[in-house]
Amino acid sequence: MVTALKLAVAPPPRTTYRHGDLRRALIDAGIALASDGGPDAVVLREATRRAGVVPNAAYRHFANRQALFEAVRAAALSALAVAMETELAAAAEQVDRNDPAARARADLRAIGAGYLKFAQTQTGLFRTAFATPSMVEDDPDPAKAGPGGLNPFQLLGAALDRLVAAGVLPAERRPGAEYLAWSAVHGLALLIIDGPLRHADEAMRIALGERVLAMVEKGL
Amino acid sequence: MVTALKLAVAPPPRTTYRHGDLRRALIDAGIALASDGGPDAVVLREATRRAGVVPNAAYRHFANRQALFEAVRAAALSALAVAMETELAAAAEQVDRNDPAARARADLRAIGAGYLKFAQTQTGLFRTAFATPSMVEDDPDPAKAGPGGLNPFQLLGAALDRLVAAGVLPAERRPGAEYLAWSAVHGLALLIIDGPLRHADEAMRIALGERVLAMVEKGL
DNA sequence: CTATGGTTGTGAACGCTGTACACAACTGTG
DNA sequence: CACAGTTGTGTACAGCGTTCACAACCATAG
Repeated sequence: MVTALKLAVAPPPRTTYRHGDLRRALIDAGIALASDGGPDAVVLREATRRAGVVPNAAYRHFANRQALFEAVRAAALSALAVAMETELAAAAEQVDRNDPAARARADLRAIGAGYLKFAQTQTGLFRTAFATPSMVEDDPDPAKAGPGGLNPFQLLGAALDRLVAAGVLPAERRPGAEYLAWSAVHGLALLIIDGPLRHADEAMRIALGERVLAMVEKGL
Repeated sequence: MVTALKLAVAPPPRTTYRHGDLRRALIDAGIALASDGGPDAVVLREATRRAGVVPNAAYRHFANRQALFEAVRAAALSALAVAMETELAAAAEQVDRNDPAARARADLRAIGAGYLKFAQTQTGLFRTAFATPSMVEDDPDPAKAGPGGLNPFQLLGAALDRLVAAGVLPAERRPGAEYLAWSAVHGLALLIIDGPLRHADEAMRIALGERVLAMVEKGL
């Protein structure tokens, strides 16, 4: 009966010798592990177990655990980008299309709001996305991007560019602005999922999110 | 000769059966491990090795690895508090003692600057301090505090209080202000040690630090 | 259609980790 | 001085990442 429990996540035993798409299966298992459990839960042996394969098989597709982890992390970044784009699209519908300034401002808020929402609803993936040095910047890897082809950091940069184009943000304050905005929002996200705000109620968290975004807009 | 290498960090073999102060020795070893290597390098077996003791001996002083880790983390937070207090003291000498507003402003900047400096010079300890949920808040544990008895978060709160007292920050904006300030500065610290700013030169990092602190002051 | 070489999964093994249990050496107290 | 509690030891287990030699399969050249 213990076996039954373990097999609950294991696939039906393969009939073919070859798996078919083990690489994909391992990444998917890794994503599932990261989703509930965060970065440390991405365990090579467990991933192979879920793929119904012996541990070493993973080494035909990844140099080591770290390589598998990087693939999972790319997926996490991509998921974050998707969440941000979704929020962006939703915001676009709420705002006067003929007011580019309002539109650009709404975009920046949507970026921040999407980021914060993702951190709170997909905490495991969020932690995984930032568990390791390197944060994409001008990394062109599409595996880290959303459907629009931009990764989270690039989405933020694009929103800031639109803010300048709309005349809301003076061009001379544009350089480096993504670092200020990202710092504030990312910091708040951590405070909420790990820090003193972890037990704050929803209203409080939303209010603080608003306030941070206001601070960014004002202080940029 | 391999042994010689390993013994380089091992203490001379004990002559007494009892260690004397194993708990302290384990924490110190843990701090050293965290210093260069970050949270994951805090390995129970390695700590006991450095203390010149068999692995299980640790369990007489800590319930498990996590408990040892928490003790190390407390020390890391305390070290951060010390760095902040040091910066605070240095700032106090540079500013006109009769201008409380300037003084309060300088304090807040010193808090932020000390925080950023610590993150960059003691990266392993910094990471360790924030590797785990919970961030002190009103935790009275003196092990997490500096010589003044306040932990990092409380130091920030006190600086904000002085800002209100000096009439720089309107009292109605005080509640929650520590979250905004902490978010921005902590976010920047991460950007610098892990993110796109990791290869930015010193001047750039200092400039961004200034800018974030300015944003906080303005946007609070 | 069959030999041949490359690809992908298996089996067994190693050293590392955290942790549990029983035992030995010591220390302080009655 | 005996005895109980404390602290360190020895042995053991499961789980992890990783390596090596081997087996099963697939694709392609002859």
